[in-house]
Amino acid sequence: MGRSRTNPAPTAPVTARGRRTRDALLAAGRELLEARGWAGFTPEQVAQAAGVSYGTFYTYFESKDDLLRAVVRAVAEELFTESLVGPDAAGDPYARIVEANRGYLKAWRGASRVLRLVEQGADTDDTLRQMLLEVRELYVHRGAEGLRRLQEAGLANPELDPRLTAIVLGAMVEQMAHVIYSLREPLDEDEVVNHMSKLWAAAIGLRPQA
Amino acid sequence: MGRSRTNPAPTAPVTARGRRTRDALLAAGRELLEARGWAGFTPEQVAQAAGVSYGTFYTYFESKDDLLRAVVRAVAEELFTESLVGPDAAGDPYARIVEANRGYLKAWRGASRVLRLVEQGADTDDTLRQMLLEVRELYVHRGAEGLRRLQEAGLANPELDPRLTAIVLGAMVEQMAHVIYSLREPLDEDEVVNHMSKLWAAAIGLRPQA
Amino acid sequence: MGRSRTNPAPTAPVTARGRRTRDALLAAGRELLEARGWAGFTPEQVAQAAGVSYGTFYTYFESKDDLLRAVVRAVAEELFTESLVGPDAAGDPYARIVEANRGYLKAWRGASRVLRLVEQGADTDDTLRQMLLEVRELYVHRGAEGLRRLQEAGLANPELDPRLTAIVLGAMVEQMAHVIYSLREPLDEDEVVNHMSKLWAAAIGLRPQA
Amino acid sequence: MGRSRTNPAPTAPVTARGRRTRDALLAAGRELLEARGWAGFTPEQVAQAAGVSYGTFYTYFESKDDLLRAVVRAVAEELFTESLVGPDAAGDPYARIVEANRGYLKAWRGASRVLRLVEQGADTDDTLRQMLLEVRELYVHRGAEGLRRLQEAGLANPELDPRLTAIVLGAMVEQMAHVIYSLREPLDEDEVVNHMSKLWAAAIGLRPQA
DNA sequence: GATGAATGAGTTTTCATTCAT
DNA sequence: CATGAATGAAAACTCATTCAT
Repeated sequence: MGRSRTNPAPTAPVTARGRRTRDALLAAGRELLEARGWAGFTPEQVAQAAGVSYGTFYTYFESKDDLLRAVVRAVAEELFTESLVGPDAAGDPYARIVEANRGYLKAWRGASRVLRLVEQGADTDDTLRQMLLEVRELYVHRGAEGLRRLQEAGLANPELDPRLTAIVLGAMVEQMAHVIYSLREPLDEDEVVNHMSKLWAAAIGLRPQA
Repeated sequence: MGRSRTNPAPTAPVTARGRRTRDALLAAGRELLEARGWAGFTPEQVAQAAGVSYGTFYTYFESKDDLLRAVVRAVAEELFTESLVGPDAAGDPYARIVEANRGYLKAWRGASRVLRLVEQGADTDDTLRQMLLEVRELYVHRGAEGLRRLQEAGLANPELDPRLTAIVLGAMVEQMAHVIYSLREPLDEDEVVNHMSKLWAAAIGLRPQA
Repeated sequence: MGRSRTNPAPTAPVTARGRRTRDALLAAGRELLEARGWAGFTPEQVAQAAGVSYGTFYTYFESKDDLLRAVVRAVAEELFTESLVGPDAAGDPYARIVEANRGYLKAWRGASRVLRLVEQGADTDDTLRQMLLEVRELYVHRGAEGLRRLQEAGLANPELDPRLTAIVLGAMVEQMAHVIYSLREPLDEDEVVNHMSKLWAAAIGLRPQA
Repeated sequence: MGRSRTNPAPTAPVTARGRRTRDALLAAGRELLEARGWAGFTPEQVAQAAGVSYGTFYTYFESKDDLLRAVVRAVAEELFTESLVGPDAAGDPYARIVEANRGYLKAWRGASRVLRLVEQGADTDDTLRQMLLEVRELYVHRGAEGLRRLQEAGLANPELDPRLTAIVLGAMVEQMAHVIYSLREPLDEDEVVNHMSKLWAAAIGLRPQA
C-alpha cells in the first residue's frame, strides 16, 4: 500500500487469452462481492475463483481498488443497458408503470449489493463516488422525465415536482430491491411489483385513460 | 503456552468512573463509525477518541465485534425511543402522517449510516443480524397498524394489504433518510417530509376527514 | 469490516523452495522449543531463526498452534522410527534389553523436552492430547509384547502382568531421559543404560539362557 | 514488567486478617496451577479464586513470579513433611518398601503437576531451579541411604551403586505418579503400588529375611 | 489496606503488494 | 506472462503491573 511501485503498471491485454483472463478475474470479483461482501473480495480469493494464480491478479489489475472500480463500471453499464429495455411497453400508462417497476427491480437486483457495499467503502475514492452519483442521476432523470410527460398529457397530478417525486419513488424501488434480494424478506416478486405500482400510481394521481 | 481463553470476559463497570469510561468508548465507537465508516472503527482509534489508553478498550469490550454489537444495540434503542414520540399528534390523519414521517426521518438520521454498515459487515454475526431484523420488524409492524386503523375508520383504501404497504412505504422513508443524510443530496428536509407525506397520503387513498 | 476467516488456510508448498522454507520453519520451531521452551516459541522468533521474514510464517502455518502440532508430529514420527532400529540385536535376551534401553533413551533424548512442554500446554488441544496418547501407547505396547515373548520362552517371571510391567519400566526409562538430558544430572549415559538394564533384568526375573 | 517500581514492596502481613488473605491467595494460586496449569495462573484469576479484589494481589505478592516461588516453597515443604511419615513401618523390609512407595506416590500426587510446570517454565529463575534441585536431592539421598542399609544388612544386592539405583528407581516412582494423576491412565493405585514394589524388590535383589 | 480501573509493551494475526524463478 | 513464495506494516488482542480513590 503506497509503496513506490516497481511493478509494471498493468496494460490492457492484447491477446485473446489475456482478455479472457482479465474477464474471468472481473467476473470472479463481482461474484464474490455479491455473494460474500467485502470478506470474499481479496486478490487471492478472486484469483482462485478465476482459476489463475495469485500473482496473475496483478498482471491485470493495479490493485484491489482498481478491480473494484472495474466491477462498479461493469455494474453501472449493465444498469444503463437493462433499464433501457423497459420503455417499449406500449399504450396504457399504468401498464407502463408496472413494466418500469419490474424492470427497475430486476436491474437493481444485480446492482444493489455491489453498489451498497461500495457506497460504504468508497469514502476515499473519488472515481467511485462519481460513478455512484452518475448512476443515481440517470435514474432520477428518467423517472422525472416520465412523470413530466404524464403531467403534460394530463394524466398525472400536475402539482407534483417531477424531480423530487422521482427521487422519492426511486428510493422506494431501490430499497425494496434491497429488502427482497439482500435481506431476503420472503415476498413474492410479482406481488411486490404490483403493489408498488398501485401505490406509485395512486401517489402520482394517475388518471385512467379515458 | 497452550491456548484457551484466559482473560475473564469484561464485566459491567462497578464504579461511576468505570461507567463513564465505558460510555465514552461506546459513544466514540458510534461517532467514528458514523463519521468514517469501517476505516475509523479500530480499537486503537476508538480508545484514542474516548481519551483512554489502548488497553482500556479491552477492559470494557471483549473485542471489536463486541463493541459493534453494543453500538447497534444503542442505535436500535434510540430508534425505538425516538419513534415513540410521534403519535401524540392529534386529530387530522394527514397531520399525523406528516408527523410520523418527520419522526421516522429524524430517527433514521442517526441510525441509517450505522445500520447500513452493519448490514454489509454482519455476514457472520447472528446477534447482529437478529438486531437488524428486530428493528425492521418494529417499524413495519407500527406502520401496518397505523394503516389498519385508518382503514377501519374508513379513511384509507381498504383494499391495500397493510403489511406489504408498510414495507414498501417504510422502504421509501428509510432510503430517503440515506439519500439526504449520507449521500447528502441537497434537499430541504421539510420539503422532503411534506412531499413524502403527500405521496404517502395519496398512495393509501387517504380521505380528508369530513 | 465484518469478521469471518478470509485468509485461505495455508496449503502444502508446491515448489522445492517452498518445501525448504517450510522445513526450515519447522526445524527452527522445534529447536527453539527444545532450547528455550515456550519463551522462544513465538512466530517472530521462529521466522527469524529460519531466516525468513515475519509474514512468511503464516504462509506455511495457520497459527502458532498449527506449528506446534507439526512439531509434535515430527517428534512422534522420529520416535516411531528410531525405536524400530533396536530389536535387531540378536540372541542373548539381556543384550537385547541393553540395546532396547539404549535405543529408548536415545529416542527420548530428542523427544523428551518437546513432549513435556506439550503435555503441560495441551490442556485444550485435543489433537495434541491424542498424539501424546498414541506415542505412549506405542511404547507400552511394544514393551508388553517383548515381555510376553520372554515369559512364553520361559525366560522371565510368568507372574508379572505384561502391560502394567511395561508401563512401570517404561516410566523409569522416560523419566531417566528427562533427568539426564533436561535436568542435566551429571551421569554417564552408558553407565545409566547398563544400570537400568541390570535393574530391569532383575525386576522381570530374567533367567540367563542355559 | 521491569518497570521502575513505585509500588511499595509487599511486606509480611502483620494482622491476622492480612495473614489469612495471603494464605488464601497462596492456596488459590496452587489450586489453579494444579487444576488448569499456566492458563489458570494469572493474578486476576488467583485473586478472584481467593475472593479478594484484583489489586489486592499486589499487596501481598511482588509479582506473579513471587507467588510462584511461594507456591513451590509450599509444595516442597509438604513433600519433606509427608515423606517423613513413611519410615515408621516396622520389621519386614518388603513391607517397608511397599510403605515407602505408597508414601512417595502419595507425596508426588500433590507435587507432581506443580513441579513439572515449574520445571518447564523456570528457565530463568535461579531461585526456582535451586528449589527443584533440593527436592530431588532429598529424595535421592533418602533412597540411597535406605538401600545402603539393606546392603549392609546383607538383604540387598551389594553390587548396586546406591545413588544411581536410587535415582533410577526414584525416576520410576515419580513418573508413575505423573502417569496416574496427571495423564489419568486408568490404573488402580494399590495395584500400582504393589506392582512397583515387587519390581523394585526384585530389582535390588531383596532377600526375604531369614 | 482494599478496590477496581487504567496502562502499554508485547504477541499474534492479517493481507495487499512485490519479487524471484 | 505466469506462478507461487516472500514481505512487512498495520490491526487485533493479551495481560502483568501500576494508579487513583
